[in-house]
Amino acid sequence: MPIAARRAAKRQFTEFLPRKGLRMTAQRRAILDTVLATSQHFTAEQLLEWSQKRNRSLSRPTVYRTLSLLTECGLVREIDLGKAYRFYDPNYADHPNHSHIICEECGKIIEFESDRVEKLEDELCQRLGFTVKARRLQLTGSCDEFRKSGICTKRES
Amino acid sequence: MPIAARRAAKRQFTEFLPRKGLRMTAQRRAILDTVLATSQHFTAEQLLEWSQKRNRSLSRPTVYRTLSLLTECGLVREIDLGKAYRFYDPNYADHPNHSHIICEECGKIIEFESDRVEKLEDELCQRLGFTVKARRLQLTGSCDEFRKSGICTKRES
DNA sequence: ATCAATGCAAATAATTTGCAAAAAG
DNA sequence: CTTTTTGCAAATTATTTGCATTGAT
Repeated sequence: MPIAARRAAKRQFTEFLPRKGLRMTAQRRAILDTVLATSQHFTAEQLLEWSQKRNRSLSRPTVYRTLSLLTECGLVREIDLGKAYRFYDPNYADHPNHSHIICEECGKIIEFESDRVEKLEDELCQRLGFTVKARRLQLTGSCDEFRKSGICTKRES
Repeated sequence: MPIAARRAAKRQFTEFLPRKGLRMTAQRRAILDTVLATSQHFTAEQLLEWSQKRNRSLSRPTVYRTLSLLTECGLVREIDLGKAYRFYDPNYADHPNHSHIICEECGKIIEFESDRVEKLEDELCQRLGFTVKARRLQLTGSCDEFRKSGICTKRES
C-alpha cells in the first residue's frame, strides 16, 4: 500500500473510534499498524501472532474485537476461502472493487481489478432492479504456467 | 428443477456411490430426494428437518456426511452468506455458472446467468495466465422497488 | 472521576469423530 | 459374510462473552 494511502487508512480508523464513543489503545494501535503493514490475506490467529511483536500483552479476544471494528470501518474485509475459519483482506480500503483468482495448483491468490467487469455487473443488476452495493468475485483457475512447467512465477497478493 | 434434470441428477448420485465403493441407503435416499425437491438454499439443520419427514430415524451426523458426498459429486455447492454456518445451493447441477444477487433490503437471493460475464471472466483470467475452473460471483444490491414502495415482488430462488 | 477496553477463563455452537450395532451387497 | 453406514455421545475448534481489573479521556 502506498504511504499516502496508508496514512489515510490510519486516519480513517482513528477518526472512526471517537465517532462511535470508542477509544484508541495501545493494543488497537498495534493491531492497526500490523494490518496496514501487510497486503496479505490473514487469519485472526496470524494477526494475533504478528501484532504481539508490537505489543507483548495482546490477547486473542482483543484481536477478534478489533477485527470487527476494522471491518465495520472498512479497513478490512472478511473473505471466505472455504476453510473453517475466516480470512481477512486488507486491500479493500485501497481497491474497493477488486476480485480474486485462486490458483488451483499452487493455492496463491491473485487480485485484479476490471472496470469492464464492474460495468457489466452494474448493468445486469440494474436490469434486474438492483443498485450494486458490494461485489465478491472469486474465480478458481488452473495456472497454465504451473501446469506446464511445475513452476509459477506469479506474485501473490 | 425440470423433471428430466432431476432424474439425471438422481442418477448422477446413484452412479457416483458404487464408483467410490459406497452404498445407497434409506437415509441417503431420503436426503437426496429432499435436496432434489427444493431450489432454495438451505442449511444442514434445515435439510435434517426436511429429510426427517421422509425418514424418521435420520441423524445430524448422517446429514453432514451425506452433504459432503453430494458436494463432491456436484449436486450441491457450499455457499457463504456471511453467517457462522454453511448454506448449500442445489441449483448448480442444473446451472453450473449462475451468480447471486443478495438484496440488502429484503434479504432475498436472486440467481441469474450471463454469458457475457462468463466470457469476460474467461478472457481476463486467460490474460493473467489462468484457465477458469469455478466461479463465485455474489453481488449485494439495493432493491429499487423495495426502496421506493416498501414492497418487493421479485421471486427468490 | 467516569466509562470503555483488556485479559482471563469459561461459554457457545457448528461440524466432526470414535465406536458398537445394524444394514447393504 | 464382509464391509460400509448409522446413531449416539463425546470431541473439536473458531469465535464470543461475563466479569473483575486496568487504562484512556
